[in-house]
Amino acid sequence: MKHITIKDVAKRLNCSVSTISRAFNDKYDIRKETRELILNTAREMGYSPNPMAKRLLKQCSNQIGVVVPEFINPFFPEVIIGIQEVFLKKGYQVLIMQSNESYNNELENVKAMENNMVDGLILSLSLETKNVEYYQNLIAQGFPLVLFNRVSNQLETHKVVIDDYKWAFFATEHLIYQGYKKIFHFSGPAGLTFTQNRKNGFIDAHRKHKLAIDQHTIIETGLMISDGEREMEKLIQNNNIPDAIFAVNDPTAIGAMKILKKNGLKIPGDVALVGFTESQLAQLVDPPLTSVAQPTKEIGRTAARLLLDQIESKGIFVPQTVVLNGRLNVRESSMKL
Amino acid sequence: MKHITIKDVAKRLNCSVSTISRAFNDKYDIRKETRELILNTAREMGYSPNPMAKRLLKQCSNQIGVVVPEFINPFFPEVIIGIQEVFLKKGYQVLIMQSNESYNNELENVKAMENNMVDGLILSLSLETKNVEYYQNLIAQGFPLVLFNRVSNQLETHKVVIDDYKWAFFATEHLIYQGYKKIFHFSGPAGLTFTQNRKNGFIDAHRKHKLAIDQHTIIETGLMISDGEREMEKLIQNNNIPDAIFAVNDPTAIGAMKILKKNGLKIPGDVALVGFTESQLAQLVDPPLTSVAQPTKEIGRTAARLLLDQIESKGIFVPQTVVLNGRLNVRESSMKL
DNA sequence: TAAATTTCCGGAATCGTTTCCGGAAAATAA
DNA sequence: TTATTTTCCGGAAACGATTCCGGAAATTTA
Repeated sequence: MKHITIKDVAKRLNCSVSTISRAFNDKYDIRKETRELILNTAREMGYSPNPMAKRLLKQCSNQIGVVVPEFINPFFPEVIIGIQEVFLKKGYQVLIMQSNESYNNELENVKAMENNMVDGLILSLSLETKNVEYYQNLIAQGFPLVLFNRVSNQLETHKVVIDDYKWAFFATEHLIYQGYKKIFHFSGPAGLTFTQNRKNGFIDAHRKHKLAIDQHTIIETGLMISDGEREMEKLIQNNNIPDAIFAVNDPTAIGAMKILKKNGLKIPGDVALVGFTESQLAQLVDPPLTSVAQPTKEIGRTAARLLLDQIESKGIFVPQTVVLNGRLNVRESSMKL
Repeated sequence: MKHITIKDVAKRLNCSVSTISRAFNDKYDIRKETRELILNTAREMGYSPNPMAKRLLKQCSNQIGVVVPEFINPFFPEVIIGIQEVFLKKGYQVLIMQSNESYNNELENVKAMENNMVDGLILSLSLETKNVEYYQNLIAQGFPLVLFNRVSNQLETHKVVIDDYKWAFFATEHLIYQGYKKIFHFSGPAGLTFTQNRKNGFIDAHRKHKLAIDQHTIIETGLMISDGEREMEKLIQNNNIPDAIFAVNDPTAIGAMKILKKNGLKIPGDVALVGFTESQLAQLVDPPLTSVAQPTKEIGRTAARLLLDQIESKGIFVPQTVVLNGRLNVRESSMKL
């Protein structure tokens, strides 16, 4: 129950606490035999240094924090695995929290991370996050912060993203090349940067091919399966059914797919579908879903490496935005029969 | 950059640190105006108490830890959401780590949690974990620990599970009632308690209905989609194809489904499938997968409440195993045509 | 008015470490 | 043998808070 402290060991061996500390930390300034003796009896007594005290003194923890909006969808868990890969090797512990897409939770999570004196933070902003002042201060203070996926251009720090514009453009063009005319876009929540980028890609692909877009072509949804379901149901009720849908992510595409199938509509015969952010799901649903693959683990690894560099360099750092490459995985859901 | 400490505030106001501390903590022993003044200038100076110092003194953190084997499959993330629901309301922060199914990682994670002085821990054991001595010590020391899903009967502490035996029995019986004769079981890794329980349910359902089982009926797989794929491929190669499969979980069932479809076999026409631990996936795959639903969030909430009780009571506690109810969701994959 | 009580605050110990400083003993150099 | 350097260790300050103890000033009671 009672924790064994350095003093207990010192008392037992009749020596000073500084000697004990030296045995655990220094390489010199202590006789080899003394060191051995101390280490042995310490182990025997079950002593290990209290990291809380150490942190108070050293002001760093060998821990890094990760705060993500959710992990119901497989995207964030996969990124986290990439992050852990890098940090565990380096002897860092990775603390994870999720904001549940709430700004307040996110802020509290970040503060909790600070309280744990994490040496750095990897963050993906929640849907609600508009005010990034707190993070601006953090950065201004020199606190190592890396953003990914849900980033903000008001924050001048390391970022890891993929070229959402480009891949949305390609995905849309793919549908156009397949011969689909009436293509809708299930767009993400308006606040997110990638929503805007993917939407622009969608629009510009239409421009390039001289296809008209009206105000009903782009439909703002959320990011979950249920959001895709809801919007698809509305479309069917209004009897406003497109040839094809380019969805902002896989879950919304899959939500649409569910409702289409329930209503007896064939995919891709009646409506073709393309998702984004390839997940396990894309290959499992029937028909398999065409999707833009994001290199999830690589995103994690990259963010981790950027953070690690910043932590270890301690010097002036130049905010860097790494744009990773995606890939369009063409599957049955978007093929012209 | 430099943190503002209680001393800075004391110096500024020309008073002692204890007075500052009182302003932040006490309700009495300080004049109202002094208190106001201190709180105001403290805020103005951007001071907030250093939690690390507080923890060192108080020996508790208002944080709890969660260590899970993985979160690629949706099961654990959902449980965690339930856990957070309970703790966030109570003002606790929830720290999450994943062991990646490795015993060493798990142990390091648990130790890292201890180093953060979490007030309690919710744990689900990794595949590799055989030696639970460390956790036994933890429990013996009175450290609040709650297990769920992957539990060990060598640990006398709170546990949250569902009745795996019963629901495996029902699931198997369901297949028997549908008229399937040659029913195989994709069993989980041998070390896990629930593997054994689900296997026994499978066996006893056969006994009850006087159906024979031979040594090839039960096939040990892993827990991931790829494990299901691998074993199914073997069966097809050996031309040893059952009427139906009861899989230890959804991912293995879905893995089998993928391979069956790829080989042109109809589900449930040629092979019927039943999974376990209902996930999002079950409804999304084609055909929809019959599965035993576990109340994931409720598992989380229950574990959280048990832990909270133990933390707050501080008294003698009686290890309690809560068995939650499941449900068999019958879908197309197991229907006799 | 004197004595007793209350109010409010400062000093110092404490939590468990690390690390700087200095000093005795041992080893080396003169 | 004496002077200098090295080796090894103890003491104490520091990290940033909380809290017990005690004491001066203000207030109440006798």
